[in-house]
Amino acid sequence: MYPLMVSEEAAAKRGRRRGAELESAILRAAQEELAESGYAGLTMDRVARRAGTNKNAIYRRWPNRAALAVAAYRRLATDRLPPPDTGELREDVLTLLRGVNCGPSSPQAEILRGLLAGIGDEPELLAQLHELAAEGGAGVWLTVVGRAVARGEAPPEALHPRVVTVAVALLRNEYITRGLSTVPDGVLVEIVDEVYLPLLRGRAPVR
Amino acid sequence: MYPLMVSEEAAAKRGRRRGAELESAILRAAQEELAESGYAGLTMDRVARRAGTNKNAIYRRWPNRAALAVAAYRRLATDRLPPPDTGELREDVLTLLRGVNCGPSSPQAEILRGLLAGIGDEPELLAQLHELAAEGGAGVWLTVVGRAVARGEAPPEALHPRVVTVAVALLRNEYITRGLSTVPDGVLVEIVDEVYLPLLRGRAPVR
DNA sequence: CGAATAAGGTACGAGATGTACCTTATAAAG
DNA sequence: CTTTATAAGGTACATCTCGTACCTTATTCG
Repeated sequence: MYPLMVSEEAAAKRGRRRGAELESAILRAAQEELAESGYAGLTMDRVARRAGTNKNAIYRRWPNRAALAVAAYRRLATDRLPPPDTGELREDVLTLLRGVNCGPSSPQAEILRGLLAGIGDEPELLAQLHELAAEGGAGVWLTVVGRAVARGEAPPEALHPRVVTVAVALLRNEYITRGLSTVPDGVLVEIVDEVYLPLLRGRAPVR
Repeated sequence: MYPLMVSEEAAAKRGRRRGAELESAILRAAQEELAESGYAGLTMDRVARRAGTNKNAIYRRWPNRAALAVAAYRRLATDRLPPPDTGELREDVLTLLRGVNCGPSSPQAEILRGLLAGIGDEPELLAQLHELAAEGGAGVWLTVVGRAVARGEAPPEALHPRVVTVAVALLRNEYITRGLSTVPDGVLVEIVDEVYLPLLRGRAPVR
């Protein structure tokens, strides 16, 4: 009877959703819009339509578009993999980088750029985003490098937050300035072999 | 007689500007808007008013807002300093970073973020921006590090484009993910002392 | 069952982009 | 000097989006 209906819209017809259920539907819709069209393509009307509701329901929960987008991005970004453990630092690092590069939220770069630009100056959202972007990670990286240190592949001085996150910082810089959603694998290898591993291994002998 | 008039508007009253003169006035206006309000604040109407003309004159020259903004950003970004030469690598590097951090286009981060987000997918603009962002610089950095190598402060292996630009890449990553326009000086020092100098100096002994 | 609460529907103001169309000044050619 | 092509100015407008307002309707809970 409703042939052109998206799942959420159909669901809406089976009674009126309230509270958490509706909130979750909105967030899921926003998340999908974000993944498909990036921040620029996320409009309140479209999210509302996709969730089978209307803008009011959204504005009752989030004060503006940026807040909704950040909330949706959290759900995109927080499903994360456990740190790899191949027994070799280089492989672990490449695996991690490749995970970030072609992760679950594919157009990472565009979304992130869009969000950062759209948020502008709201410090609360900025803080949330920083937490997600700047690290779902120091932890993971410390783990991986920590194991390498235990194996003797790197000196203990390597275990510095600024140092262990260099690889992902360079990767992020790469796709941010190039505007590509995905960086060629050769670039990852270059970052690892020319910068990251020499940095980790070389820190002790030098001083 | 026109007390509330901006200089450009006054100029407009002294005869009708054409061609290059008008184009330059538009670009200057856009550049000022960019520096004052970032990409989000750059609107076609305001640029037109500031330049003492109207939107038509702009759309006859640039196809859309993003193109105008990139053109304006070029003028902001291309007046660059000659590479410093203090005789010591660490000082040179810090000087360069500080120049980027508080350069002539103060809200660097916001402008860059906004542009990258606004450009979206137009590959031509993206390429122009990449050229500016990813390097007004390999050149400068190669120069500075090259002199350090000549002085024996670093091994020749350090002269790799990916390696010498690590510092500025980390800085950019920093203000992009933190959303700050200006990074505290302590962060610059940390990047230099914990990452950049160890990397440059340590490369040779390792292999 | 009745009232408070939350959802849906619709309309609208403000502000921006990009387009259309016409008028007017300037510069170059005859 | 006059004519004419070109480029600038002025204005209006269609479209889109955000965010707000106001009212109607369904659901839940006392």
